[in-house]
Amino acid sequence: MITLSEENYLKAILSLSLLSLEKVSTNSIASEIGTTAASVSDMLKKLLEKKLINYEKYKGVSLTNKGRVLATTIIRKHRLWETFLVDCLNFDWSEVHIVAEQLEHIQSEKLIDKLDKFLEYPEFDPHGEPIPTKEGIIPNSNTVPLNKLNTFTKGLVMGVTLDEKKFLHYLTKLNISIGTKITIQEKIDFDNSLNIKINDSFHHVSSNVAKHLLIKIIK
Amino acid sequence: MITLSEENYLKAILSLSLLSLEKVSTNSIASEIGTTAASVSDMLKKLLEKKLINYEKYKGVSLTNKGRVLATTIIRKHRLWETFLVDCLNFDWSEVHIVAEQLEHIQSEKLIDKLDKFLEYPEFDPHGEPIPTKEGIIPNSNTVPLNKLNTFTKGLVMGVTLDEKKFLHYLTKLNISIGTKITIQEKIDFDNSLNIKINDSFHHVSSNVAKHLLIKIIK
DNA sequence: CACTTTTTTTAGACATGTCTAAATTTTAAT
DNA sequence: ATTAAAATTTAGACATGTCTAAAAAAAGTG
Repeated sequence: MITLSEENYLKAILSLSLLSLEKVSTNSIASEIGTTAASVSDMLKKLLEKKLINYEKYKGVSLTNKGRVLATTIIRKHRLWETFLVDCLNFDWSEVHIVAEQLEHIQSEKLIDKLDKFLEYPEFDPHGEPIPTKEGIIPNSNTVPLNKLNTFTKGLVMGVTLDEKKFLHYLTKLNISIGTKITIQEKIDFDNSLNIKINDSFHHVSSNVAKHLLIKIIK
Repeated sequence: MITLSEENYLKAILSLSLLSLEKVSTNSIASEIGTTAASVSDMLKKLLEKKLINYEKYKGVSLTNKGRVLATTIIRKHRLWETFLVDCLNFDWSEVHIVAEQLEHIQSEKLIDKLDKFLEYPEFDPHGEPIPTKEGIIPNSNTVPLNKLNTFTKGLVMGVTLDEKKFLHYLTKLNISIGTKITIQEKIDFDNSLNIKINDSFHHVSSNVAKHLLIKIIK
């Protein structure tokens, strides 16, 4: 049996794994989860014991296949529940995260299959993120973070990779939502911030905002 | 903040309180929850500390108003989730209990209000039990346990008060479901068992089965 | 390459919720 | 009213997951 805490660690390790090809560090997990490096070290021993991660002291962590499938299942549950909350219960997309963080830990494969069917097998969650398959595959969404685009490239916002209330409210203030058209006007070398055109008005955003916006390039 | 364990204790105490007017005993809680009397004693101290129960050593337990409202809210969540599972996700009424036991602990008042609205404010759950109001009131369901009926009284099954797979499967085998018509044919003094007519066929049931069937009397 | 800084791990502690075994209190019975 | 039985509580232990402080290892710097 896997505990709630272990599930949260697996999810954090998967998120961090997707950001780069490097092994995941103890400190990065600690700051992702909001705990200390010492606690992470303790937990890594338990996850290793259960064969959910590959781990050598001081050498970083990666998920085993078993761990990866489990972590992906949690993401699948999270995104299906978010879809339910927004589509059926009329939650605002900026407030579903905390509730979905709880719902994602409900243990019942049958429940999640039936929920998937009830929602008519959605491919994307309300933030535009792809919903992993039952088999643990995260479909490729064909998108790039905004900060990787070249000057004068045009694209549509397909999703965000940060599920934080303050961030989502800021996007609302900037008039950015799924489907919004964005053009890169200028890239500032100094701090990697960007001048962009949102629909037809001009704005300046930090690299920290840009890297969490998923864009599908259009001509 | 209230923990999952505390919630389960409150729920158990409420269930037991509804069975009689006496104070609830440590042992009865232990067997309801499936733990030892020692563990119950430990937990009672914590619940007392939080002013959720009235408790004197060796004298039994009752809920404070605060505890009662909290426990009723958990029942409300349980029954709303069961309704969702059966009505929307097409679960069988005999298998929803374990999943609802998990879902009832999700912390979000907004979630449960929106779920209530989505389900169009149901009054009864799939087992025929009334759904408590947001204010913590359990509506009176106008029903009596089968074992309290007199000989030759007729009634309709309105619900069950035991949510156990084996029990529900047995009911299915007997062809008993919500709305089934039952007539008392004979009451056996020896063991309080009953000869009853279910629709048009005759059966014998133990007092243990009879006491968990809620009947609305008809002429 | 030595030395400093950063990262990671270990050691020891604590809170929660559980248990068994022993002690205490209540209840039932003669 | 004593005593036996049952119910309840306490004492002490353990597992989980967390923490701080200290030790150990790795990485960075002149």
